[in-house]
Amino acid sequence: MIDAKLLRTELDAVAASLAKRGFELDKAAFIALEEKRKNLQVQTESLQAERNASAKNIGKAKAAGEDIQPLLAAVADLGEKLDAAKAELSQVQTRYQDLIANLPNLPHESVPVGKDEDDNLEVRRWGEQPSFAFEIKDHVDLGEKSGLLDFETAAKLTGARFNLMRGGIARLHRALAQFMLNTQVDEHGYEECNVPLIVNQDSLFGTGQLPKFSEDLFKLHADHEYYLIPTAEVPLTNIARDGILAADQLPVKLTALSACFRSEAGAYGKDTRGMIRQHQFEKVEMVQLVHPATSYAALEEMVGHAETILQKLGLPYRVITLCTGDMGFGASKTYDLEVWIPSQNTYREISSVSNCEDFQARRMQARFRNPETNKPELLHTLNGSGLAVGRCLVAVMENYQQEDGRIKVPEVLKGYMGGLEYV
RNA sequence: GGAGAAGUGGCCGAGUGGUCGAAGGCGUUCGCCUGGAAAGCGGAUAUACGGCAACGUAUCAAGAGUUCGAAUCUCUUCUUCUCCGCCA
Repeated sequence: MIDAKLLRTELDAVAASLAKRGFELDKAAFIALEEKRKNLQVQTESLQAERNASAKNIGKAKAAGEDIQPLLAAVADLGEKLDAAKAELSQVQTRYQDLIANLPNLPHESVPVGKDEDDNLEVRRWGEQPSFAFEIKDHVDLGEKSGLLDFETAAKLTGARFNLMRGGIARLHRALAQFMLNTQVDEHGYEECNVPLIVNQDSLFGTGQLPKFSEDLFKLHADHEYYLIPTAEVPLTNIARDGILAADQLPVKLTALSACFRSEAGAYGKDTRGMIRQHQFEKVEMVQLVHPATSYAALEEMVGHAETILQKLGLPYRVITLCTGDMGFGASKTYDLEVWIPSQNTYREISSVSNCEDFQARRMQARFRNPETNKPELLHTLNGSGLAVGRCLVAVMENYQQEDGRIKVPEVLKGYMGGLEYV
């Protein structure tokens, strides 16, 4: 959430900043609503002050044994007036909250201004794209040839955009996940977490998926308003919700391997083939809760943590800075890692690392006690994939494929594969 | 799933419907004391919104209600604890 005070005092600057992301803020409507809210609030509060004062007088008079009937008569209609004022105020406040809750985060000044993914900026490349002396296959053909990646059966079990992995591919997928999680925990100092895959609405509001993006989520139709997590960012970040951390606890670095569930209602027709875009996938997520002064250093660090995985796997990739128009709702700045996919002759997103600054922290009231002021202040939150396991499996299969259709097991995964050299 | 108890500030914990934003303690912090420290003594110490300020308003798990007035009474929901049952 954008700071309401900033919105009031620097409306033009906020609107200009949001315009860079292609978001049009209706300034006139906001000013009108704000004016109305303020008037109603002042009016309501003065009625409440009046009520409190007379209630106090009645109390005193009663204690002194005086006749309170005249006093009661004097405030007879106050309750009704107050109720009416309160009702009107809460209506306006709800509209005001809705408006603010639906505003995306302000982009950081270092983010390139642009309309869509074509305006993203490549930062660096790593690794060499492999050359093959034979006709290469994509991961779908490779998987179906061996029978170890079975989309047809998955469609029977559930429906489109699910997959069934078996045998060596299932093992390779698990090996990748374990390798990633171990690396983030053992080498990069994250605390391993095992999180609920089902969360409530408050958590989804906190990280920004609700109220605006409910159609991307799987909702459970039970008594509770529960949803399947679209990413472990939701439970991990919400650990800090409604809490105040001591300054010496920072930075908090959390990681989790989890299944993720995305409805992606708007994505039909995109990446229909293979396991690039699925309703269910696994991901190792990294989250950091940091002092505001260090969040941009933490962002660079986290990109490095994600890059480590690809480097150890020997997968070529590039790092790009998302432009203002391509960033997610809650991000101030985002780097994407894109891995080389030979069959598509292009780089595809495999990780996204974002600094949300205080945007999520404000929504969830996640704070730390600043020793300089001794006051609770909002944290900065960051999240990033380290990495998406399914897409990484695709990259490994395609980059490590052999002429006979087998997959060579990357060196770092051999220990996880019982020493197996090929799948 | 059944029965009972409970949710109050950073933490613990008191609170007969009225002067309670809330005693007391711990913690934190400032000052005194000291060669320095500990102990001791004195002060400060929730958050948000409005206001230059004085101050006002809201918040005692959440929501609704009763009342001139609710931390306190009623209802609903959530959470925690204890006992019983069931279960991986």
